[in-house]
Amino acid sequence: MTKARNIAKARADERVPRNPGSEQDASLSSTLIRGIEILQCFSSGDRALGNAEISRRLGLNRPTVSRLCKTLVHLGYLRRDAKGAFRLAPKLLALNYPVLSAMPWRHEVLGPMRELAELCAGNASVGVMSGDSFVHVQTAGSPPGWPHIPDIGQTGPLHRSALGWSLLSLLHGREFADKLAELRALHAEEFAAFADATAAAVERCRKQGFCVSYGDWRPNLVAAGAPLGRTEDGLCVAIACAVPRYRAVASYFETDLGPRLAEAADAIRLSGVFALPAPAD
Amino acid sequence: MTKARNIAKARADERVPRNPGSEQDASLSSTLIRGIEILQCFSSGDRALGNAEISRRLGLNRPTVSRLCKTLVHLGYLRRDAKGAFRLAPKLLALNYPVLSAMPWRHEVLGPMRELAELCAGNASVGVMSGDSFVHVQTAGSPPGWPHIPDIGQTGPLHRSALGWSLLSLLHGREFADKLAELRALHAEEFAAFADATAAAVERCRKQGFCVSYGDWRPNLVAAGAPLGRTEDGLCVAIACAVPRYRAVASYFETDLGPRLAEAADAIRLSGVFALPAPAD
DNA sequence: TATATCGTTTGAAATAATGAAATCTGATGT
DNA sequence: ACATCAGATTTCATTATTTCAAACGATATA
Repeated sequence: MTKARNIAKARADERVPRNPGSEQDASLSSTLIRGIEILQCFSSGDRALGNAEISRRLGLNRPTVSRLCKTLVHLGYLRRDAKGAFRLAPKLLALNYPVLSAMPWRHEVLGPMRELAELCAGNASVGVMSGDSFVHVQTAGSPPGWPHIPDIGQTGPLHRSALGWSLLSLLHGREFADKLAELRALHAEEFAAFADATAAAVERCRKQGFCVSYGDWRPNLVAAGAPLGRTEDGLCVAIACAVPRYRAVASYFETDLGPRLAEAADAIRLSGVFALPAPAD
Repeated sequence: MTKARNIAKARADERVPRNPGSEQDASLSSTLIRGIEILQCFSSGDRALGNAEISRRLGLNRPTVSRLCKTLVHLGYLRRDAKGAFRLAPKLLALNYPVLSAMPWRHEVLGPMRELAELCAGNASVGVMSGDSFVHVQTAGSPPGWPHIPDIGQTGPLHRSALGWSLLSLLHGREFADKLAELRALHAEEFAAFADATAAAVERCRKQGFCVSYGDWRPNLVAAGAPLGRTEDGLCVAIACAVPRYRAVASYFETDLGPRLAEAADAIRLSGVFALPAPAD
């Protein structure tokens, strides 16, 4: 085989455009970002990823990915399966232990959550605000045949979900405005489409203590959400119940489950862990 | 090292505090390691850490830590509290959603775990092997007043705990020998002190399906453990029950709870998720 | 007000990461 | 069986990225 052919091939194959749009702050560590982006790759549902696949997704070349993966394996956060592909290792959970143990209230809300899940024959979850998303920190009662696997760490959009709206209702004044601006910046057209629904749901949370979403996040789920409050260390926390659409009756959510969820939230607040912020002008 | 060499060195490289002791493989990415080590700092129980404190612990200088932390904040895994100190952010949980959702059996074992926890008036937990440690992936029933907070992601030693011994009993032949060697290398004298207890417990797990630990891990906890098996993707999984020492009766663990735990493990194995490896030679 | 301590910024030095090419492996296909 | 392909890793020259010291600003303490 001639050299020329090799070179031509290499050029055709994988000339990665130097990430032109998103120039990144030079005061950030790009190596650290890339390494962590490798871990994030697994959030897309793939349990095992090869070197080449990762390098394709991240726009890095194979040697770089190989080195970073080697490092992550060395640290124990990545492991190799029988086929040589990379998988997330259980040690990642250890990294999170401090996050979870800083939320001892996760255990206290489990009782009420189970009751709610049973009540609505669906699923209950508690989430906290994180950037433009919510993150589940506790779930209860996912019946078999549930369309997805609700579990700790699952994320969803703040601007089109019952849990998200409930969380937004905990922000006021400048903080609230800033968060909306952040969402607008990140989700331009989509945010616009949900702006009215968001405003209405937030308002309802503040007045009635709950809101309802009809398939705004997961098309086949209807959900009710209620704000719990902010913890001592500033986290916004809310609770939600979800039911498969085919089994959900709107009036039930509006006049029965919703108010009950709000009551449950009130009851939970009696523990004193969560504080509803006073609506600052 | 001789004085002469010190001086010579000092002259040669005017300023070289060249990472003493742990020289690391040059084929690993040191920047990535350092960045993740910052996240690991929080595993030591501190919820909030300042820039200076981190740089002290890691032996890096402040500007470097500042930059890395800035990057981690940018990525959303670190947040700043009211006082300007860093805390782990909930987004970290999102990173291991894939880890948890790859273990759907976590939910199936929850029922039996609750029963066991109630039965022994203590705590039940399921853990997987990870390096020289186990990692809790599910916990049930920590009564109020429990000495520590068992939660997902908590880690403990493989060589001196009921859960750890149960996990070790799932390895055979070369794999088993390698793991013991790894433990010996990492915990020299401590491993030696527990070598006999470990061997006995592993043997008991293989023969009777359970083992008992009297305060080997947490001095004030007595625990029984039982191997569950290996999952399809190669993880070793075991279950354990723990009771505060002052409330634990040895005979109960040996003749009652232990066997029951082994039975529960048998029942769980009926699901087909966990396979007990055939003792290779 | 003076004095620490902490966090960030800057700029220069050089370390450490990058990517092309080569090597090696295992899989697939003819 | 052989050829071909795709993936993973190693090597090495290049250079982009990190690092560290010093200085700065801010905040807290005496």
